[in-house]
Amino acid sequence: MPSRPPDITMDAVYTKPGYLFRRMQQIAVSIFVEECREFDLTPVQYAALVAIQTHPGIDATRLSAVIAFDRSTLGSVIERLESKGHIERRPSAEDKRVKLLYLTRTGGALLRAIMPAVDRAQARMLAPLKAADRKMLMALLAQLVDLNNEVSRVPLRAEDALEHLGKTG
Amino acid sequence: MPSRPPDITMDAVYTKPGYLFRRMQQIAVSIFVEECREFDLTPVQYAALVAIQTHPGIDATRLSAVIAFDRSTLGSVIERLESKGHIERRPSAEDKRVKLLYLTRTGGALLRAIMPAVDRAQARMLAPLKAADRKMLMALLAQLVDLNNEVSRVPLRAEDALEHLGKTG
DNA sequence: TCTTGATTGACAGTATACTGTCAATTCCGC
DNA sequence: GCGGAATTGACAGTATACTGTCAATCAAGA
Repeated sequence: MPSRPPDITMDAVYTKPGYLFRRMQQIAVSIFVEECREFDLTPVQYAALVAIQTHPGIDATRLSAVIAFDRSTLGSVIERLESKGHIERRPSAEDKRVKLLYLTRTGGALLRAIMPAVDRAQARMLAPLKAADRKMLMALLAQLVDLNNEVSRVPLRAEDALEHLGKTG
Repeated sequence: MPSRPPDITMDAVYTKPGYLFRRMQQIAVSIFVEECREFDLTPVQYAALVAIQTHPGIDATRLSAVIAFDRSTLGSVIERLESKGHIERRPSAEDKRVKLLYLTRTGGALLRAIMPAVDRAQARMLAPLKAADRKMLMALLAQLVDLNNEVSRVPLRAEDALEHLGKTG
């Protein structure tokens, strides 16, 4: 006798973690862009600016490890930040391959100015949940991202950022 | 007197929900593609196939509401699925604007065949967590996505999918 | 019926995100 | 110091994801 049909429903999508992660990312970006509209900065550009501010003179490859962002894509992000005048690319005196990244004065000012909007955006993403649930969700998510760190193409390597200190002027 | 310096650290990125959502999405796609490599199907293409299987004769605009996927991007996704022979686009007899979407025989076979790989992928995403934590995370995430539904450009409208019934052959 | 407004699919443009490749350069073992 | 391996930035190619626009078409009201 034939076995029962597969009987596929949309639950094959809606109840899956992959769908929820994609949807939540979609929503998070939408909220971020909305709150930060006046600054014309995307979430990734913000992360890059913070990392460059925190690690002046970092190079692109190490920056990609610090914000867990693909090296290929980072090129165009850096280009856009540079064309907006937020960062500067300077050749390294010691390694002719690398270009060191620095925040410009206007980049630093932008970063200070955008902070409240970023905080508003992050708060809005979790706003529909109760305080205890917000805390629980963030804890579980931080744990899951950390434990899955090695899976994606560009694992987070926060410690990489320190290597450039003492090597470059 | 000057106020204390902003003192920006990478915590301005790492501890924010937006960063965790982006990172988790990155990891989820990576796992999905890895597990489903032999089927050459992306997460979005999978969602589209399931929706077309579940709602034969749906049009592109309604499909975008059913999988919460931007109408502009969906065009290219449909094109790729069609060129792979998984779906068919047929003009509607009643509305010259719309093209109705149907799964082909090979599309249906692919969908049945890929299910175990999809399930493996979804399981792997949450594997690092304990069973109780997995359940808790999914519950909180489903709740948050639902409560934020109206925020993104394309809110999920699952009920839209039913409208085409009785209107199109 | 006629005209206004909405819908549909298509397209242009921008911005992630990935795979893979390449030349220039640097590093490391010998 | 030399020759192969690794690193770096750049690029080509594909696939989401968004904003906005457009013509064709349909729907609804005057």
